[in-house]
Amino acid sequence: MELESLASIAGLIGEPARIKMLWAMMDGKAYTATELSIVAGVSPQSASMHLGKMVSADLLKVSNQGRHRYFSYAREEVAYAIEALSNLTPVQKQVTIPVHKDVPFEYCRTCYDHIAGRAGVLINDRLLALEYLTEKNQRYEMTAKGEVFFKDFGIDTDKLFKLKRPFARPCLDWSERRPHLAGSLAMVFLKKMIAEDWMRKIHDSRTLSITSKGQSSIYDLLGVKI
Amino acid sequence: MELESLASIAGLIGEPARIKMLWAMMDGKAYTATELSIVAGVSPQSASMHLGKMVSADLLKVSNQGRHRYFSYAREEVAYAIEALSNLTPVQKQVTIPVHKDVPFEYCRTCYDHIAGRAGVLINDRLLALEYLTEKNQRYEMTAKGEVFFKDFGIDTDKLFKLKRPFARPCLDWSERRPHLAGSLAMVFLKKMIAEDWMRKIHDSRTLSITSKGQSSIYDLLGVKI
DNA sequence: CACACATTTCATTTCAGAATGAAGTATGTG
DNA sequence: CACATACTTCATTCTGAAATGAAATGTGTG
Repeated sequence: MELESLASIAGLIGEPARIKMLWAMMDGKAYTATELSIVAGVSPQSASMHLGKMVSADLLKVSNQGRHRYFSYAREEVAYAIEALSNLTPVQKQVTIPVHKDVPFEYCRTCYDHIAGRAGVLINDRLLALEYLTEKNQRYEMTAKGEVFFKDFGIDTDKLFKLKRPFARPCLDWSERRPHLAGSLAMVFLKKMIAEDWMRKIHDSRTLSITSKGQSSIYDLLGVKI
Repeated sequence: MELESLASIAGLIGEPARIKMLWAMMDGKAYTATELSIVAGVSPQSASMHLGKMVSADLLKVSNQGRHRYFSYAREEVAYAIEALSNLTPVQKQVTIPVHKDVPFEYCRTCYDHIAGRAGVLINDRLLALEYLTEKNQRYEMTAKGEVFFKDFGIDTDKLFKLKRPFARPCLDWSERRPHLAGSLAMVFLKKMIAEDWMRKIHDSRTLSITSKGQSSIYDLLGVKI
């Protein structure tokens, strides 16, 4: 039954040692069992057992390289799930312990269907700074200025209001710890950028590459260098 | 530390009974502890314990309605996370979420002095989606957009603020298990609809009938077919 | 007011599964 | 080939958390 398989996957992820290992892999790199055992604070035997289970469940894949075995996500969906879970974490004050400064994820990537990563955060910042959007209890509202701006950019905002999903809202970026833009507006924003060849989706990855045309156009549009 | 809080959230979700309850709520409706205990296949005591933990972790919110307590997602991120997890499930055929088709009450009826039933829920949904109202701790606030909207519709909202009773708030609909609009705004909203002959009260009944004029007018007004 | 029903709380039991120590397999190195 | 390293497997122990029965709390109903 479907429900049982959901329960077993969730149970697999919901174990302290395992989620810690999964989290460590969020940078897209592959790690050995020993490295992951240290991250999770368990013995190598334990780590091996945990990793074995996750490989069986097709959450992780392993690639043998001599006497080393490197573990990494088996599929992109795993990263989405971990990211979604990390968004449930209580939003705390920025304690900014510079421990996790060594987590270099893609500068620009997608989160569901919109732009995330440092680039996503920068764009979000500019849209607010230029007062095209204003925040109002966890939602973004479009200003009069914004209406003109998005129209000029070629986005039909009227259509977006008809949709069920929120028009625009902040979404905490897990790597930047600051919000990027989400909602239907963010979705068409990315679509438009791809259509204009300002950005390109990298096949089989959540990475977005920014074209040089995109760089200059975004600078013209928002006054920010990406 | 941040990692620990991720682990605790993941652990919370990764428990068979809990994920089953969370999955059941994916339809956006609110359920009682007893109903959820059946879904999860555990005793009511167990369900209560599990639900309590999820409420403490701010995954769920509870709204008291007489001797019933209805549980639903505390925030939209929870739905995202469950969805992301369900995408990890081994490829399956489409699952249809059980719908409560077995509660045939009037489609449109009054609850005290405002519109309830499926029609009431739909109207409520649209008012929020169109951002005429925004929720803020169990109360609805009117947005700038909303001010224009209600004024155009012929409702003097200033007068309503003077009243003792809440201006607008969500009220959990017992048949739909989702909120409809309540408060003084809801009261005059219904009054106006009756005055315009968009709806008629059925004598000696709480049923409301919608006129064809009402159907088209409401579609024009809110973009929803009732 | 008595009673039924929904839900929670508490004290206790139970058990799945994580951790561990020891041993086994595989690969690389001097 | 002996030995170190990386990792897994197995058998066993141990524990945190879920389940349960009993009882309390709260809220409608006849």
